[in-house]
Amino acid sequence: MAKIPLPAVDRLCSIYGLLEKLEAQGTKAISSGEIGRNINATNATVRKDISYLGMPSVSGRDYEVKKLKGHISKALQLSKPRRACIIGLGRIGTAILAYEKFKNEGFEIAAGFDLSINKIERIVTPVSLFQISDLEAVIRSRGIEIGIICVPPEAAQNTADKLVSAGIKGILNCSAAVISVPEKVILRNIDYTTYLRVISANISLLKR
Amino acid sequence: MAKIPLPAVDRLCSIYGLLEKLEAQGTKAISSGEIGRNINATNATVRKDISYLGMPSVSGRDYEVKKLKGHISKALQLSKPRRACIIGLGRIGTAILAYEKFKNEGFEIAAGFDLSINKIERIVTPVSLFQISDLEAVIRSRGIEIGIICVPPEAAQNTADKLVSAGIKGILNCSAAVISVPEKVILRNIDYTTYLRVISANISLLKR
DNA sequence: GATTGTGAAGAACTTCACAGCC
DNA sequence: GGCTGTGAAGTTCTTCACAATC
Repeated sequence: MAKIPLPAVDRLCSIYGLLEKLEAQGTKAISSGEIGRNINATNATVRKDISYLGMPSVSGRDYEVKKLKGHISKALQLSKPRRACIIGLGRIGTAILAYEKFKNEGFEIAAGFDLSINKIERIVTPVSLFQISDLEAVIRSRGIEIGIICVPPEAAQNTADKLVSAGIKGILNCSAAVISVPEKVILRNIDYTTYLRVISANISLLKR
Repeated sequence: MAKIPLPAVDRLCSIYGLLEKLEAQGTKAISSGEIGRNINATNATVRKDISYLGMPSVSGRDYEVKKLKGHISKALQLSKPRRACIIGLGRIGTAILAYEKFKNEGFEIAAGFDLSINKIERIVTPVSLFQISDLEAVIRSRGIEIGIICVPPEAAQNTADKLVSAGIKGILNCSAAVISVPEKVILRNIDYTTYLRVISANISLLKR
């Protein structure tokens, strides 16, 4: 299969989410323009993205929701269930911990970690909680592939290093710190302050 | 001033965050390579990004932290304080509400909104809380420019529409729904499930 | 030696435009 | 009329390479 451009992968993941919703509400088919309106892209971009999937061609008709979803899932291997863990059980960490939807989406939060025994004992959740000292052992024994970092910024890099040496494959960094990882580890960042700053800058620059 | 490419704007916002930390810890100067290592970019990219600022040239020497920070701030108008509001006071909404750091970064959470009077009365915060029905009036009267959407996905588009008609300039969408806004409104999305999916897809695709 | 600054080259991505299909 | 699929064209962004500076 041809290489899929990285931005296209991102969009296909959004399209996949859209298709799940459409399927749940019983919609059978959708056009490239309609998809585009939903994920903020042009119809041409959507068609191009979908073309990378190499779907058997039924030109001229709207995409079948179910079939398209299947092809995206196959190309991006989204059906493969992945185990994730959360490190740092502060406000954001526990908010994500409580997010029930992941299960339906093929992700399982297989563990939570915090420095504080207190928190580990106090938080009520079906997810197994551990001390950070158990991080590497638990990740290996439970086959966890993705780490969600929710620790304070000053501990973020150290946490990332531990995750990497435990063999983690991907990291979602929700701390305000910028972290570095080897190239083979997939990294995405969610930093509210940076996002607000980007929005602010774009508001200013739009006025030119 | 020349147009700054959009990805460069994003990176400059990250660089700005880095410079704040460096300044706080007393670091005086830094090289493009070192900046790059921190924000995951190459040294050439960092220099190019900085070149868009049109800083008076002091070629051959590391960037002065303070000066560079000032120029980014000026070019992107980051020193302009912006008021934001949070709509939806569930777990994520209250977590952001409690995030004290925004103040130092030039953002003020000037209001919080929820459907439930109960929540509005129960939550302890210095931020003024209102019912959603007051959304438009409060946004206008308090000069709020950015809306942070934390409502359940099925209410997200409706919330966005209200924000837009109240004259909002930017939206940070933290709900799982994809929303549409007019082109002149800046929109960024934080959806944990989509992020996890993107990471998962990239893990699969990396193995080729 | 180290660094920055930047035009030029290259790579990556998006859009166009139109053939083919329903 | 609508739509998809896709090579070609266009645009945007990144990297290179090297002069200039410290």
